[in-house]
Amino acid sequence: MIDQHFSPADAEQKIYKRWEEANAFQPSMDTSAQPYCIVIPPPNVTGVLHMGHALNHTLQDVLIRFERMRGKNVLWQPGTDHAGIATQMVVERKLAAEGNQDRRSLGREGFIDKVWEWKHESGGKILEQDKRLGSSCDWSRERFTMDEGLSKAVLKTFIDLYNEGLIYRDKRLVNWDPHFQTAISDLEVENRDVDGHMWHFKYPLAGGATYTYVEKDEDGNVTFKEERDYISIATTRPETMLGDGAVAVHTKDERYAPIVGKLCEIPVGPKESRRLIPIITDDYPDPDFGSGAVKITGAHDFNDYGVAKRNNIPLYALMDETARMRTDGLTYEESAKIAGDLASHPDRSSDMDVSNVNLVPEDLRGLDRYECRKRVVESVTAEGLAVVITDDEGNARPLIENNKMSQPFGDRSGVVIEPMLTDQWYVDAKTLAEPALEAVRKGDTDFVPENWSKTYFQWLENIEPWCISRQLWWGHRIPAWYGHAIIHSDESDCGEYDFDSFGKIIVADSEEEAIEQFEAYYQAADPEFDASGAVVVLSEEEAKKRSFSGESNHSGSLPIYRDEDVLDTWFSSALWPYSTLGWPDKTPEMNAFYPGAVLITAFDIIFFWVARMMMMGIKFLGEVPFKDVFIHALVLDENGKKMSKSEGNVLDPIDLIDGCELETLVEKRLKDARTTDKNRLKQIEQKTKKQFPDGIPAYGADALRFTLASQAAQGRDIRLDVKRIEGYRNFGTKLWNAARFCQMNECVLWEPAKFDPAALKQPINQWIVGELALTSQKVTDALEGYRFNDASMACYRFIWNTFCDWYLELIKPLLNGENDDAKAETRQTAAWVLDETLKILHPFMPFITEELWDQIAEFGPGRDGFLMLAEWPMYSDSHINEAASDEIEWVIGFISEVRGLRGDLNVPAGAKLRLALVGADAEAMRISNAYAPLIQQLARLEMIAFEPTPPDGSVSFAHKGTRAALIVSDALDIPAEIARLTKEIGKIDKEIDTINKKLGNEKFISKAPAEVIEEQKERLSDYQDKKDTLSNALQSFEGMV
RNA sequence: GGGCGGUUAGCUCAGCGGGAGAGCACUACGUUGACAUCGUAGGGGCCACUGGUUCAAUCCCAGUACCGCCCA
Repeated sequence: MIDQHFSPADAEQKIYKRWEEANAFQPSMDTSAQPYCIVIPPPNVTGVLHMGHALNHTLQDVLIRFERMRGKNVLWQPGTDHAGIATQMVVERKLAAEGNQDRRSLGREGFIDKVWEWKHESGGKILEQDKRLGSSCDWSRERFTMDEGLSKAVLKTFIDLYNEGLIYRDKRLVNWDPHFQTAISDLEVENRDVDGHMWHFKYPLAGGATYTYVEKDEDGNVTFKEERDYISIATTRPETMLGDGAVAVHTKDERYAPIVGKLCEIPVGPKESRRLIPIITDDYPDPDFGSGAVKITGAHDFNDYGVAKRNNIPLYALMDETARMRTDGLTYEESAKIAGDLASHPDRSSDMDVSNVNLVPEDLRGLDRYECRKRVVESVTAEGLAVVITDDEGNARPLIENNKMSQPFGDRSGVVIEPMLTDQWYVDAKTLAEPALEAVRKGDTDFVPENWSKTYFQWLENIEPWCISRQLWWGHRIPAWYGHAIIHSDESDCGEYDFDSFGKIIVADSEEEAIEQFEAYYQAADPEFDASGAVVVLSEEEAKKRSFSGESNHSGSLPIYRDEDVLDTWFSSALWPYSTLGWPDKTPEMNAFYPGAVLITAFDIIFFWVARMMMMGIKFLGEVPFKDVFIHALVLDENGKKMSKSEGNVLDPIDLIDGCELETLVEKRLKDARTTDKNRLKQIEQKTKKQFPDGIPAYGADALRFTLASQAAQGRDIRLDVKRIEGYRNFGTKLWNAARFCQMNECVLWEPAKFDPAALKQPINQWIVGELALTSQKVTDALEGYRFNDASMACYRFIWNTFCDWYLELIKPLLNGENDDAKAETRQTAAWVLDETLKILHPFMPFITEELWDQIAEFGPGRDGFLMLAEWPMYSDSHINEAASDEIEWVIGFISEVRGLRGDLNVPAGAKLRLALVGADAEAMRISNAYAPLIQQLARLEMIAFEPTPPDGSVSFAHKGTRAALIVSDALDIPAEIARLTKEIGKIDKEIDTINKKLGNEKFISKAPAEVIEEQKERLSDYQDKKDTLSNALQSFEGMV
């Protein structure tokens, strides 16, 4: 016998284990079946499951289970990515906590070993958590971006793109993370609004020159005028003044027109060697912002970089990789001289290497960038070159504006990102983007909802070169080797070794291959030289030491070194849709599962994922990686805020499944907040206690899944309210008890194969079969269109409002009755409908349905296999019997009317009333006769009679084909009844008016479609009938007053 | 500044060119042999505002206001 409640804690893991042990998640590889594949967007190997994953994975699992039941050859490909920065960070932190050596003293290989150790012990937790959610991934095919096979794919991709010129090395400005000391991508930068300062400084004009500075209003009237010997600039980063290459004003800014082309002096550094820089024009400066003049520091600001490039302004790097002021290179005096020369001879700038020029004065070298800023501000101010204003109290003080500014932070490190000029590897994303754009324009891949394609287009149309190198150890090492180049001074010349740099790059798939190619390169340049065995591979440091000390010139061996950097993690994730299937090998999986059916992800990952996978997939396989891209919402907290650890509003999916004591929850949130701010901690604690005074109850995975699916309407964020989860947990219980009822009533399908829903006799059974068929159709349609909310709600409505509320109630008399045929048919139908219902609900609530599938078979013939592998229900129209539907709907409507009236009249719930049908037509008579016992029970009636006129002491309502008079005799309150009827008739009159107006409108009649007109006429006549009945009743009461 | 989205019941949200919906909350009644994690009934809405298109607008279009998000 089924228990009174479903116990997720007992059942879920047990069931999951059974599925796994039966290999139920593996693709059938049935060649006659249509393949269906979803690759999981690989979570970070360091990740833990959050609500976003829970939603993302639930939706995938719903589709996967649905398609699997539909008989397709289904693969859900799981795995994780190696998350370069995050993983390196986690392992370094762990080493430090254990009192171990740091990464550098451990050495590259030693450290990588430690990372693998960590990966095997504690990586990929998220996938274990995923199992709790019920995800039916094929775990036997789990992949990791650092796996051998996937690494092979990465290598091939890099080499092929390099050989085609689509990967190249370049010196550009990148986002530099001074904490991790690596380049990061734009997408890993988080721009935050912070409180900042804006300083205003005077740059004196060279040689004491002066000009008349004039400001005018809109009409051209002069509003301000003075003689100046300086140009005033505003900056939020005074420390970068040291590297200024120019001052720029807008091309059309008349105020500065007199001094454009002149030189001005940077007011910082030793007085005797102050630098002069030109005043130039460009479209970048905003005349209305600050003074309208901006300093241009091309090596430390992305906007300035653009200006500098356009105007041939040198780029002077000021900081080292930790964002401290440089200590290397030439002395300040030497540097300033070179920079001064360049400023007065702009034509020389373009081909000049200024990397050795260090414009940081000696006393500022080695300082942190913020300390340097402070010192610069102090010295400029002390010199009287800060712009001064008079404040409210009449005191003169330097103008420092407090303003909100957007500042870039590393999303992992949390430190301020520094734009830095460095050599990096780039992918020519623009070239790869073209076909990716075209594929979506053509509809080879569709976005759902469609409008996300705009985001995709916008990003790809403005795509920048993709910087793919990272100065990390954990990742795919770049397969490039550097050696001395051979320089030819003219055509005939056999060339000379350039021992001053490692300018020759060879990209190869192994060290051996690289050596071979270098040997061939040197051999070709110098046929008399025996190059074999001459090339030695060293570390970058050793190779450089040796060459630059002059050793290589004499030793006869030629050093090369491999690039120390690794590839951006997303470079390997971009290949995920096929690298996981075995590419570049031709595997059966590649054949069957590429391209995949759909990629399911949140919008914030369109750039990271979708765009890059599209580019790579089309490039290497000539076909898009997936047919559809379904973009789902973000899961927010109940107030519409993003869930974040620092906010302390995170809900852990596992806590919702298993439940969580208040204390534990508070503890967890406080720890995750990673702050020592007491107010903040207190706030988090109070909010948590208020929201969950009793902790979080264990809702089970099914309730969580159903909630997420039912909220996953297209195009809106999801505010997760645990009340909702509770509601769907109750929904599970409702189904559970319905099954229990069926079991108690011996609803068993002894010979499932022999049951023919089309051969049923009882209208009630015909009706429920029809309703089921409609539901199945709705759910199927909705899932095919990714309308998860419609699909889940169709299940909900059918199970609760149709099957439980009405069908089970309506069959009670049959089950307890004497008609054995009807009873037998009903038992079988109930059993069959329940089985079919479990199938339809299974993708949403896999555990409870599988458990019921098993348990209700206890007293039956047993099951052939898992519910999860059962066939998805699809019925033909023949399952829908309209006559039966009309009949049952008449009964349901009738019962509802009686109940409503009883409520209106405050008839005690237990009281049984008599009811008379007045002027019933044949059909109403037939149905009410046939269903009399049933109506009597459900509407709490004693008897139903047929009368020519309404009995005394009765109140009436109208129902299709009859007037019904409920006899309340002494309880009858005539004035109240008059009021009720008047109100009711009033409502009907309003409707009748509206419809009459419509039908009276000539234009409506001539232009509206015929079926709409017909429909309105029908509505009108229904209302008329109803009104007639009620008016009669009203009249008779009015006669009684 | 550019782009995207939202505004519907107290709350959270569906819907969408022809009858305003759900869940939760609320009110009243209720242990009717599956279910109180329940049942029955009920109250509650100028579908943000202003114009336009249309026979017909919560829905389409334009504008306004407010609120979000993304990108600079």
